[in-house]
Amino acid sequence: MSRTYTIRDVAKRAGVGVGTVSRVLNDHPSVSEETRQKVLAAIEELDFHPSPVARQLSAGGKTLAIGIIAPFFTRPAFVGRLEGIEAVLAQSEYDLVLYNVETPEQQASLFRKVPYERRVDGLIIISLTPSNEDVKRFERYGMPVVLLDTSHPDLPSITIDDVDGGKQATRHLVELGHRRIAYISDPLDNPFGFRSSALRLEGYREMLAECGIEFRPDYHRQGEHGRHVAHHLTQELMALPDPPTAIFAASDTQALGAIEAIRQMGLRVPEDISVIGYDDIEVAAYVGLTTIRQPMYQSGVESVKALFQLLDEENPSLPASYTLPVQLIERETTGPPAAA
Amino acid sequence: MSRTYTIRDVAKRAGVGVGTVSRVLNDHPSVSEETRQKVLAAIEELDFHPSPVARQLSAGGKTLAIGIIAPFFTRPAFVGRLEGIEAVLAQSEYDLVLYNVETPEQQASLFRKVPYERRVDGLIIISLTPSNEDVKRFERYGMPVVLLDTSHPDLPSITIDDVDGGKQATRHLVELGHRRIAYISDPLDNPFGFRSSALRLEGYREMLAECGIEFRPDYHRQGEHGRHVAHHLTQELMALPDPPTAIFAASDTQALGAIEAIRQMGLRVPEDISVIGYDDIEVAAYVGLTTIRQPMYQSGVESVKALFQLLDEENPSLPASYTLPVQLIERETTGPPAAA
DNA sequence: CTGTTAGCGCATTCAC
DNA sequence: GTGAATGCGCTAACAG
Repeated sequence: MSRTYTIRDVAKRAGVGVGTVSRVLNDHPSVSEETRQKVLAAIEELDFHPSPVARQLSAGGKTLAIGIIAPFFTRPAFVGRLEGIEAVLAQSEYDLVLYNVETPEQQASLFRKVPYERRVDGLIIISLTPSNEDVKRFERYGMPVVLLDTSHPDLPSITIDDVDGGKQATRHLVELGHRRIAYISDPLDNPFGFRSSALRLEGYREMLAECGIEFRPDYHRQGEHGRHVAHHLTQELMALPDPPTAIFAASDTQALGAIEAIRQMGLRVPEDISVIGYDDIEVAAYVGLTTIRQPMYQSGVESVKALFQLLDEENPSLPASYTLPVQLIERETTGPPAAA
Repeated sequence: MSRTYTIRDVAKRAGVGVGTVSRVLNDHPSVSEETRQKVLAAIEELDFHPSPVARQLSAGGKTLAIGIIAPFFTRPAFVGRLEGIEAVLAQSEYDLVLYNVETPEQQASLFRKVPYERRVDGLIIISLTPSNEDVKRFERYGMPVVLLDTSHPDLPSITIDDVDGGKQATRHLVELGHRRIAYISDPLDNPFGFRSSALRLEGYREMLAECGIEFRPDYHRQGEHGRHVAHHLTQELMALPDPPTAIFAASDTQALGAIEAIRQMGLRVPEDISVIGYDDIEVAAYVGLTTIRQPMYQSGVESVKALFQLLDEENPSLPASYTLPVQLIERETTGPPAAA
């Protein structure tokens, strides 16, 4: 393994000083065309590439990398966002550093460490909400941050209209004729501060109220994310003296668990029970799941655009925070309630 | 935005020299417990974190990051591997830099750029096969590389037994009584050099031969990855004068497309046509898809372990290349052929 | 055990 | 225009 060359090698070979080499590397105007050519030739011959690390250390240069802090990045909802982020990044000169968080401790540690380490020029935080103290630290270290699927008064954010999503799902069910509508979600109170389950609950309750249906606490079940837990929650719901005729799940994954449970009881979807999901993940179309589509890919795209706006050297500007709309996708898992 | 602290600040605050600070940062044994505590306290108070960039520049230090080059990392098969990789990395002090490749040009550019940029200490390449020239470059720049789901004579690799997977899938179908078995795969000849479709075809053909069934070229259909293309390919297959009674798909995603097509024709799975997939992605269990399970997560884990072995300063050793076994998972999409 | 010093590769002064 | 010197934050080698 031969050592990689440095500008000093190039300088020697071209018979100039290192300063000059640095100048041609950075397209500095004050270099005569003649020496410039000599240097370029030497670079070529040596197959020399400047070290981005050294470059950054001197003159506080850029890293040309952006960081993503995301919880459970392998879950479909996050993969979709990452996909959008990646699509934009691929067109740029930026690399992507992925910080996954699976525990609240990791989150805390990352929020502290990443701004300090300066391994990335900017940060996109997905679904995780920084504390005021965290935000202060980001500012202190001059780390540009954009929030995705979460928000904070002092940070630009791209969110998705979860309240409206909850409303739309509920309205759809009510319009079909349902009155006994249950809601299955992730735990409202969770160590990561995820808010979407709570926001969708809000929309659900608002719409219920609008339609003159009383909210029943026993119709709202919470449990860890995942198909199996949702399966179990659904069994609980169906064991009620007056079980719901429709279930709104806070994610497609959970909706699948609900359907599984219903079928296992020998009931049919949607003839006996209707189920509506949330996200519109890839498989939703395949299984014909009615759901609320979130613009996951697009939100990823928007978040990077916002970050680039913050990173723009020429005219850095504060990107606007905004909310993306959701859309009801009707398929085959919802229908009118059984004649009863 | 206040400047970030350096070890000099810590040293001053703790009343020691920078060398001592560096020692406690690196767990150097020769530091008295007393001064160690003083330094630790100063670090704590300042909320100090060493700069990985400076760290690397000095003494050819490590970057404490490893790179992953993966094509289409949002596909389930890759997400599963990433998950395994991440799980190991999370326990280590290494960060993850993700290089996604969607085009052959990106692949070529990444293979050149990543080794000399030295942004990462080591590299895991998934499913993409470097050329001899690429391998030479990795060596020249001293970039440790582990291959995952692909191989090269000069590089350690973790592969999965695709040939055997093709055999097992085919054997399962034959044992059920099928003789007219089709195979749907990605294009054998593709710009990325993906080999798995070809290897599974090999297993399929070998097993067919073993069972005395002649291979029929018109029973092998290739097309871009994805449910929709597989859907179309299945329609072609079913339009044959003597359509197959069973279909082996090179991925679960494609198997879903096949099932979709079959059902759309008013046929039932598995009563009329059997379908077996490959991968055992999350949703396979949900839809009851019979499939060949690939240890995706585990293969990710193994690849990082192998890379760490290469990276180990004390006794760097060449990790062995090996192949992980696959497993037939019988569910409800395969059965005996219709009485015919 | 611990303080001091010399680089790591590069960009950026400052003189010439 | 261009060469030499200085420093980015850190680790390692060298003295004490």
